[in-house]
Amino acid sequence: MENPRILIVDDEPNIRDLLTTSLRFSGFNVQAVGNGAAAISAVLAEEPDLIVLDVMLPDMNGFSVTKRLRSAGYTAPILFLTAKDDTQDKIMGLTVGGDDYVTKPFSLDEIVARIKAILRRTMQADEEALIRAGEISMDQDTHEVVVNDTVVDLSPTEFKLLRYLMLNPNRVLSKAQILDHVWEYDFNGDAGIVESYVSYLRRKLDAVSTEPLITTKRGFGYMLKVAKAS
Amino acid sequence: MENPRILIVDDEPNIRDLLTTSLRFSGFNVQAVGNGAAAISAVLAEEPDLIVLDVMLPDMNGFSVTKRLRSAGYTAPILFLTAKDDTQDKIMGLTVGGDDYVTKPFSLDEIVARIKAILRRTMQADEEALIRAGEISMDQDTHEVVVNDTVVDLSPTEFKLLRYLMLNPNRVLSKAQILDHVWEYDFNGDAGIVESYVSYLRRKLDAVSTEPLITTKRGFGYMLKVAKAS
DNA sequence: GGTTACATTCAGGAAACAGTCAGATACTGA
DNA sequence: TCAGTATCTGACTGTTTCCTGAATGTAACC
Repeated sequence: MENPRILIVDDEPNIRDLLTTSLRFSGFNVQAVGNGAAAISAVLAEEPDLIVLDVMLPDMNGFSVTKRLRSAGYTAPILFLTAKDDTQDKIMGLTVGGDDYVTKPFSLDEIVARIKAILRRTMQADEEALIRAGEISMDQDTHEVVVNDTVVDLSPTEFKLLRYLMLNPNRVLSKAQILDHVWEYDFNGDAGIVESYVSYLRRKLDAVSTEPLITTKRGFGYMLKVAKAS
Repeated sequence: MENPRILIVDDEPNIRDLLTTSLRFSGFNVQAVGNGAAAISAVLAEEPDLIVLDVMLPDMNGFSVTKRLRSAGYTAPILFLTAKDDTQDKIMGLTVGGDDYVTKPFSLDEIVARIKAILRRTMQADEEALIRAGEISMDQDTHEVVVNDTVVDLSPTEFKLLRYLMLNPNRVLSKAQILDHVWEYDFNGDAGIVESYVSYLRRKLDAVSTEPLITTKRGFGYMLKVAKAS
């Protein structure tokens, strides 16, 4: 099958660009619009495989858009973007059907992971929920990480960091890259936090692994070393 | 495919010239402009394969330029140039998609290497991340150097020096050349530092190689001798 | 052979970098 | 409401890297 087509609907140009760039690089066929009306006509014209939809739009809210699309017969799944402090009733019913939602501000890799998870369920699953890298295996559906047949319990941030490392094995990732991909896009703290979390991860992983898993490349960043299979 | 087209955007004429000359010599098709407005029209007219963009421009900052280009639908990757002491929020989000950044002052070979790394990932990878020269092989993604099946651990500067030597095998490189390519362009110390680093490199390499790898051409410079494969 | 210029190596100090920890704050779920 | 987590910051410590300068070694030249 061809690259999945994704429509992004958000009125903030920054976020639109960020998502567009990021999803394009992840191999999606991306189009982006800035309001509800444009979204509807874009959906009718392009028939995307998935819609990333901000629930707070200038002209109409995301639910009206959804309702209009559904009644027009469009069944493509929707990933809603909501504000973190949205009231409960606003996020009610957002995960029915194939739909899901993430709160703003989000981390880029989280968005990509969620989109892939949705597509895995709705389109025929050509991609796996299981990531492997050497002794580590990670199930993205159950959030279960296993090293050497031992389950390792990770916090959410530790999980995302490890996933990013596992998706880019045998490549040096700089702290800036890690921050950009794993942390929320508005994070404005020091890169030292990456060091802290690498330290946490190492403590948990190396307790059950046969060898140190995360390598430090001084002056460049970190790397997950994996014996290549191919 | 033809030589990749690169657009350089920097207001300092010195740096512009330095980059232009250097990238042309590396086989790129280079064009250079000095401000954001010119950058935008140049991109629209020429559609370069990659943009080298200083984030600090006189008329508009690099982010506005990026935003304008992205909204106009241009997806070419960008290599940002930032000042070393830029605040955290200035360098946030610079490694998203195929983009990357280097800090000023940079070394010329570092820029070329980063550009090639980006193009390797965004265009179809016709070029390899692996450099070979005789017994030595260097993986630019993992930063791993192997001599005679033994991994050699190098510091960042040692790594860059060896890469420069490996990219120019069987050619005498003067200390001035090495300084110009491997060290940051504002370095104004003694050329003796090259001697020091050659010494470091030899100690590490010759410990595992079958024969001395770096030859001294007294009065001229150094050379990496390699049995030609062709 | 002796002199000179050039190379190599070593030692040392400053700065940059990385790892870890304790504590403040925020968040979550009972 | 409260306890238990999770997140993040800042401090502290130790290590590595970089560069300089001086001492030693070596090739080239007269």
